[in-house]
Amino acid sequence: MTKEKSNIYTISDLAQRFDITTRTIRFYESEGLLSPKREGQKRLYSQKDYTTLKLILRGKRLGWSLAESRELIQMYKPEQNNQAQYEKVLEKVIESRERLQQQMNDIQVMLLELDEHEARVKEVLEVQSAN
Amino acid sequence: MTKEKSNIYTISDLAQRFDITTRTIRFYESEGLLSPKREGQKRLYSQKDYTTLKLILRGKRLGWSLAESRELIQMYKPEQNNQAQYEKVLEKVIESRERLQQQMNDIQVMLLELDEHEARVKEVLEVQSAN
DNA sequence: TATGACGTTGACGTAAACGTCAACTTAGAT
DNA sequence: ATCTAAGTTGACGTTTACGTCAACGTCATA
Repeated sequence: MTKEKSNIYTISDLAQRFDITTRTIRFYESEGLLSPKREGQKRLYSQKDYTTLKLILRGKRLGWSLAESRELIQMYKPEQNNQAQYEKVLEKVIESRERLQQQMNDIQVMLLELDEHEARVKEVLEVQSAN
Repeated sequence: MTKEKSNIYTISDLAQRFDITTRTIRFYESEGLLSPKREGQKRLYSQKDYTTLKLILRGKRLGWSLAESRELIQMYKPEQNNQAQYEKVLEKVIESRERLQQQMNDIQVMLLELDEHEARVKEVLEVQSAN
């Protein structure tokens, strides 16, 4: 059973919640990352759009380009329920996972180096305070 | 005891090893991220420069800007052995660690979502192959 | 009715991170 | 001596991811 919050958001709603500008949100749409419903002229964002935006911003924090996030997003929609399509999706899943694991590894190396560096700096500070 | 590989690299050496262009390496220097020795006109890169470059590229894979990497790099050099300086370094260490932990968290969320998605896709494929 | 508040579509501007190209030097190999 | 490979410094071009601004539409409310 999937949770089905079906809230609806305006563009400035989303902008506030995610602390981005409406310009940014419209830009993502123009780049094919979002496709909100319309009420007349005005855009109406669903819970799905909300989730998509969250994914985009997580990607951004990890340095993924919008093009890469777009691929991830397209991966999640059924499009044609064609066997070959699904297998391509599985390839994308593997690629994405490999990229994420590389990033995870990079983070762990950096964290280790930070720990070591912090220890060294603290040593110096202790020696300094001992005179 | 710290390992003291004191190899020396030319610019194209480094370019090959890291699979980047020499233009990129010169650009990093112009941005204050590298400062190789010179032999006449030519740049000579030490093991320290090598390490710095490795750090920059790890940062890039994580979406850090060059400005951010530059801060990290400067953090590692003693500059003035002034107490206040060292305490600023400790602040930077903390900031960097927090950012890395946020990224780590983002990765774990994305990995989980990928797993779930993969499972769903595989289900569909099994149902399809069962007719 | 007019005055915001909120929304829309262009069009143009911009910062970061390089790529590309031209014109030059320098050191070895032929 | 000359040719080639590798290096150098500008200068300008390009892509990505938005920011900024103008000119306009649409409600609700004072």
